[in-house]
Amino acid sequence: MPELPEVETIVRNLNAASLPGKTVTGANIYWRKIIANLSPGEFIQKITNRTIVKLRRRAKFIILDLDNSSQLLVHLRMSGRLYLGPTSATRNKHEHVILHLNDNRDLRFYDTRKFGRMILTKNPDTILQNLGPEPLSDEFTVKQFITMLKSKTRQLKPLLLDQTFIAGLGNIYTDEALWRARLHPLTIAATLTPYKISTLHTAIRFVLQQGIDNQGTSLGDGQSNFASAENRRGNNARNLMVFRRTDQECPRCGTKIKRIIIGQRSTHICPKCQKHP
DNA sequence: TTTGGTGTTTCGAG
DNA sequence: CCTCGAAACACCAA
Repeated sequence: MPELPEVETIVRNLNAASLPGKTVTGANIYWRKIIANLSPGEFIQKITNRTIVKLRRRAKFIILDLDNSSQLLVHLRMSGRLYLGPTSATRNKHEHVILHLNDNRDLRFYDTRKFGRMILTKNPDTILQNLGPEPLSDEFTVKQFITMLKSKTRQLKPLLLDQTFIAGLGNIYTDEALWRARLHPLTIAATLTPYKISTLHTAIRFVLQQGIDNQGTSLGDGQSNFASAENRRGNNARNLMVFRRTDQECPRCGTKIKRIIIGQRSTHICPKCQKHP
């Protein structure tokens, strides 16, 4: 569920709630597989008494920089949430890791499907160095995007979902960006003209920024659905033009939106606006 | 009640 | 290098 805009929203929430500067006084682990690289005992020993210096996002990772130059990487995968609350609050059964802070609050990791992961390490680059560029950064230019795409023989949809190619896109924003750029998701990357690449570049940045501006996309209202660190739903669902709008009208041309499967992922297109070349 | 689908990532086989 | 299928797990809608 959480893609770049949702993760960015959570990071901004936690920064606004003054998580940086707080010290971890202890931890509880209720599902050991969430901690990907350490045993529960090692994790608790290494995180206790560490102060959180800085909080930021890279791709879909939430990164907590700690005062001994180690970092805690948090990946929410499908259904993870991260939020602050009073230590006195009763534990929800989906809260799998709880960090106690020195201000009577907890940082709690909640995840109905238990796919999310936390990694505490002094060598985060072994994970982060494989990630593609940040699509909203100044370094991600049309010129660079042209270079990235021209050698790729893959289909656009699986390519854009590949975090080693470009960071932060997931199923929702990929479908939305391809619709805006009027590109069929099965188009082979290397066949794009520089003009179409420029269009796609603009579309990707537009849908991600719009998602951030609206504090993320929440569909449905189940326990696995996106909620910010302030336990609020995102407002971006109203801006979705194709995603999960099967059989509804394309906002641009009125044609009924189709749902197809590409790379085992549900994919939504307007068959008139997005022609398969 | 049972089934199929879910916004992610990783792994191995071909 | 690329594609596919499966797996990790719980929930929800049909």
